[in-house]
Amino acid sequence: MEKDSKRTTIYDLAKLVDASPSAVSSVLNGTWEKRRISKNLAERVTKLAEEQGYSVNVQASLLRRERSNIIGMIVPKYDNRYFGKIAEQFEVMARARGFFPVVTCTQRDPELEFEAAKELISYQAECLISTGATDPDRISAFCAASGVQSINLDLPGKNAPSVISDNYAAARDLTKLILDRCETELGWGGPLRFVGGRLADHNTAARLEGFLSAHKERSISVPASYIMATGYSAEKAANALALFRPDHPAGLFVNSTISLEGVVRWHSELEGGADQVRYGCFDWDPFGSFLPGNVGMVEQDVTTMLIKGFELIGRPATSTGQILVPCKIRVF
Amino acid sequence: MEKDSKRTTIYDLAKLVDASPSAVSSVLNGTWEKRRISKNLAERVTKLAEEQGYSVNVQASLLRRERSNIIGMIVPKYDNRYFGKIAEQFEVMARARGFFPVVTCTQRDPELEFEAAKELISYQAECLISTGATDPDRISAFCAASGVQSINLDLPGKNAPSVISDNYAAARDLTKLILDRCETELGWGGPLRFVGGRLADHNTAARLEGFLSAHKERSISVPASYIMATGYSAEKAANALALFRPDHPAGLFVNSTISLEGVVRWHSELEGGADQVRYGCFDWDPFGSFLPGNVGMVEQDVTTMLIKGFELIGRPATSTGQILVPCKIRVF
DNA sequence: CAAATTTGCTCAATCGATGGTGCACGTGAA
DNA sequence: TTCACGTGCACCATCGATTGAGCAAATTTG
Repeated sequence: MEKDSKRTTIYDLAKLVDASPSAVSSVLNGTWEKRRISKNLAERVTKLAEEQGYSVNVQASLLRRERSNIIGMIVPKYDNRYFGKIAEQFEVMARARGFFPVVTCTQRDPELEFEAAKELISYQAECLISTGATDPDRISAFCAASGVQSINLDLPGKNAPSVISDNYAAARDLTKLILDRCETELGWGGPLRFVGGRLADHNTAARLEGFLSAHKERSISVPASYIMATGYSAEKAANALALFRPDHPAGLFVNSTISLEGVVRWHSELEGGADQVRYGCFDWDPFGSFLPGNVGMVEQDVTTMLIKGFELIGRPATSTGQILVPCKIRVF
Repeated sequence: MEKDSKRTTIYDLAKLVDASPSAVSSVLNGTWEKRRISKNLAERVTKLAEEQGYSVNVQASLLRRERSNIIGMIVPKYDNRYFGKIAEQFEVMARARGFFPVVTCTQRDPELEFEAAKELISYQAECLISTGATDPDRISAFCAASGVQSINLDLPGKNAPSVISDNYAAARDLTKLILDRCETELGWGGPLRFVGGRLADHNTAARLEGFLSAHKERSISVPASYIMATGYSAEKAANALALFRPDHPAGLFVNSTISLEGVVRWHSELEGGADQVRYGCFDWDPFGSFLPGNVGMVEQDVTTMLIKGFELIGRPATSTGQILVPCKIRVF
């Protein structure tokens, strides 16, 4: 009894209820009262549409309306709680605002990032949010040329407004926390080591600044060799630490949960001296508080960041500034 | 110099290069050689398109072509590595096959699940993969009525083919592993407790079967009160265990990483006796191996599951069977 | 040099939904 | 009986890209 070949269209329904396609259309999109369609016909159409499993061809509808309601988001990875939460919350908030959210994961690959952005724009996305993009400016530039609004999240860019965590302040506070705990628990005063990330990245740079400023505040000087920002993967963090077998108190500032995986692996393989190590991590994970030696983590305030981001939508693109959102620090 | 109002269309480009829209279209979609457009014109059009920041209106293009290339996926949460990896890999594999992947996260909410499915179908998705859906049959039924293929992943359904992990076998093996380790490390022979999940869920049921069968194989009887499948959240697991303060060896089979969070919280709050507890978890997390007491985790084989899933695409919907994919067991 | 091909494009219909315009019919008032 | 409205709908152009059909000009063939 169902169509076996094609999807049902308003023309099919029109024939079946013996009315015009435009009448059917207006019933189905809710404008029937405005268009003075009788309640009788409206009910017949609605009923039939349900029976036939009809659903609008959004392609056609949007083509005509010249609005897509699509809001795109680019995310690098789903391999930590931060980006997972961003994607989840983004979807909820977008839907609550009547958008159709499309999130796509680009593997930290600049080319793929750009391709995905172009694809989203082809789908007439009305706004594109680049999260943690490696090359946000290229994306913003393309968006601008296509007349699409773009917003940077997590990582700032020059061509579009950016909502980012206050990495500096949170890193400074986390550094102080770790130093304090080294002092009270180990009777040792630093300096800490900085593990993970890339100095060329804005976020790593800002965090390093906070890290150094906390040391400076206490007049602790940090040897250059203590800055081990050798990349993001767990392996790179583990490798950077491989030769470090402390026989005295030590402390680490870990720059992401991914790096933390490497640090914890290293830590678990220390024979003695493992209990002489304290560390903290910039980023949160639910298992973090159970890791021996971990004194605290920074949780970025995803909800606030997204709220600020959504506030920018529809605004004139004049504001190219950065919006800083404070982080929460979780002490274990 | 750019259009300030609208997106550039092929008609704009046509005027600018003084050619017909159809010539422009064929240049831009790659059919120009077939349509005997000169290389000269093709190059001029391509250049201009780039200058103008042109990108196809996919809405219009797909409307005409009557193919969307969209492949949809519904995922419950991004709050564990399993679903995160599924989403990521799905996107990579879909793109490699020329699809445009749209993943949407439905918060384990049956209504939202269904709404999202309908929305994806409105966007003319050619195939819909329901991952861990709470009500996959309702979705499959709707897809069938709309003539859209649907596939179940992770959780089986009756109206569409399903690719799922071999929960039974992996649970049996994990149970044996935990029992073995209780024996060798604690000199204690079970029975274990089963924590987390919901018995009404297919996966939990299959895992419980495996759990019980491993016990039976060793002639260990499991008291009914040891089955604590009270839900998925960390809180529920922690609550279920709250009154359990073992002063003797104990072992737990934990049904998901979410439940594991609760278990680890409980475990970390045990004063004495914490080292008399061993557990294993059905699901993998990179920090799992560092949790004291954790003897192993089951990692579901996401890659194989997705490969099997993609193999089903385009097939006649006759095959409504279940495809079982073995899991990997990680021993700590 | 005329006929036959080939080259290089243009025309116009079409996909499905939408919404401005307009028409026929019914009702009530003058 | 006539006119003014109101009701209930149909008609048709339109969004942008695509594609089969077709045509004029250039080139080759006999």
